[in-house]
Amino acid sequence: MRVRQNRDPPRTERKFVHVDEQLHERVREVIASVPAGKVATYGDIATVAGAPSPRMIGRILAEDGHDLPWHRILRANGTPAPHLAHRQLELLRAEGVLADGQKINLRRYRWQQ
DNA sequence: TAAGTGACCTATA
DNA sequence: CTATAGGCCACTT
Repeated sequence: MRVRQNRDPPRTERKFVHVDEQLHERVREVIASVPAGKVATYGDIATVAGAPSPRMIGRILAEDGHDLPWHRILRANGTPAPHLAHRQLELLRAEGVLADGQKINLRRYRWQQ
């Protein structure tokens, strides 16, 4: 349970500040709850957090994902977002999540199937 | 107001 | 495996 700690700059000074702050926060929580060695898809996060669309997850991560385990989030087919692929697979490998080429075996590593 | 743009998804061919 | 097609939704142009 995470109750807004020292996360700066203050919300009021961020670029995207508004109504869905609540959802935004919930999404962060869900992502943070994915354990090391496991992965989840954008869709998984959206469903669990109640986000209207998986696209929102990527958007939130791009804006506010620096302090989250963003590398544990994959696309529905097990591959990472193209522009991050190299780095992401590297981080996953470091926690024992091995890729077959660019693809991760979701059957094996997915969190809460 | 309309069209373009994403760390996306599912279905079909 | 690749390629479309349509849907998704907040945001920018």
